[in-house]
Amino acid sequence: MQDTKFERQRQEKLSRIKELGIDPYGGKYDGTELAEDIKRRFKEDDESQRAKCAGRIVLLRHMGALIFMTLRDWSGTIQVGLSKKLLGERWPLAKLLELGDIIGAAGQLGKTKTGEITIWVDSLALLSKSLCQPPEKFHGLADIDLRYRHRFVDLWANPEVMELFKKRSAIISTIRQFLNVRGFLEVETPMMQRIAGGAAAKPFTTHHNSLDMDLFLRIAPELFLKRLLVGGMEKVFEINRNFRNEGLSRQHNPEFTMLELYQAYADYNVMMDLTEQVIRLLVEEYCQGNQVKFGDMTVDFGRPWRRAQYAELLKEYAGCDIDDIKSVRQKAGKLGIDEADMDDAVVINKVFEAVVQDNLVDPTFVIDYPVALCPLTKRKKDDPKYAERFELLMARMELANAYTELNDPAVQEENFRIQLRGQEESMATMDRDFITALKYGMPPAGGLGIGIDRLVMVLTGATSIRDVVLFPLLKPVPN
RNA sequence: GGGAGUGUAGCUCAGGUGGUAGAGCAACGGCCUUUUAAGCCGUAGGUCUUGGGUUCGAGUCCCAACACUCUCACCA
Repeated sequence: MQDTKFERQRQEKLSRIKELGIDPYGGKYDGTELAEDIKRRFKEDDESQRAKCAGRIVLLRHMGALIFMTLRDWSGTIQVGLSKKLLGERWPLAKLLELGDIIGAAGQLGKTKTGEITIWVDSLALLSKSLCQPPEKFHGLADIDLRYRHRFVDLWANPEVMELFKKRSAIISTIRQFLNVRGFLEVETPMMQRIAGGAAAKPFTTHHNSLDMDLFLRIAPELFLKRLLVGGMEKVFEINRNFRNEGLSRQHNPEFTMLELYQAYADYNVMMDLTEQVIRLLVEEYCQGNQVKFGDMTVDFGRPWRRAQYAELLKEYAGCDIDDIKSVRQKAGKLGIDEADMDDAVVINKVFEAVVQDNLVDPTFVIDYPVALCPLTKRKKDDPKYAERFELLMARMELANAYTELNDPAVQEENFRIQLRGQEESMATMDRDFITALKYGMPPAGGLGIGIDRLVMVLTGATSIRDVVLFPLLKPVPN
């Protein structure tokens, strides 16, 4: 931190506060109420009310022997009035306080002439001296880059940011409750893995020194959660970070939070119902109505969610028959996809992603994917070209992905051997230990993954994943 | 990685066609006991992201670098 003029000025004030014999960094400060709670419980015409509150000074109005401040805590704001008369020997401290300082204030609760609920402070404590200039008081911190880099300022300079992250926390808490009530067990599985399996993505690598062993940060917890199914945990879930070494975008942060859950003796239809239930519950609890605005889109959760087959959607949007690979490759060519070196299934999926996903705004379950794209999924009994997999798409994003889990070790081992051309990373990296687990017998099961960040985006209307991640990955500032 | 845009005071932003830097807030010095983004008087604050170039002269034009935003590609 460079020694700016402003910082020197504030250091000067800090010295003057110390000269008054006051610790500028305070200590334990008991018995406070949240600003919004105080305002809520205020009763008109009752002079016996007192209040105690702690917060940051975000507005400051000096009027000679009277000072008004607006304090912000994490619930909201409340006005405090400091008068020379009431404060007595603490008045010199009051005059030294400035924007950004954190103070504690207690006193009689009343209203001003203009009707603002105000704590008339008779007891004042400095809890932390701020040595940095706060951002502009009206516009807050607007520079997007600075907001992400200085989230510690963003959170109080822009109260809606605080609200969003409180909402994120509440959403996750609701999901946990939903699953706990249904008998799911929350577990934690390894973040550092010898084999990065369970998804198709480039992993981050790391190294364990004393074992002299390379490890990957996990791209998915899938193969470990399934081992728990083998172990007899019949309903498990994990809400935790995955790491994928891919590009950044409005929908992609290298580390992102995923809910993965597995339920023994269920299948993807059960997962579909569960997905719809939990998301409908969240919409009910955290959104106003069933129409949710997202950028220039409106996502309608109200109508029954469409459940459409992959092939059917390909026909509908791309106009080609999934079995007519020539026409699919032709379409791929038109879309500028370099399909020559790709396997059929990869080409089909490229076309699907290019044409279908960008058209699906309302929640849509895409069901029954071509088996080649689903090495961890059980095939449909009556149509083995397709696997019992669905993805939930909405707002032109993929939000969830689920399977009827493959529990046949022979088929799984065979799938691990197949490497698709045109897809750099395969979901099907051989994991012998996992095959061994399957050989002991894994119950038939349904599995589901929901991207929590994206879900929070849709529920809060935030169109960038960086707005729902507290500390998104940024390039370092040079120097 | 490709394309488009942006970068000016601590913060939020102005600065047609090149002529040497502006406002509001914040700061500093005053006045004020009912303000609400308080008000009034005064003061100070800038290597215009960085490095080159064109020019008598560059915040402005050109080139490059860096960062951010949007977008495309990889991916969830």
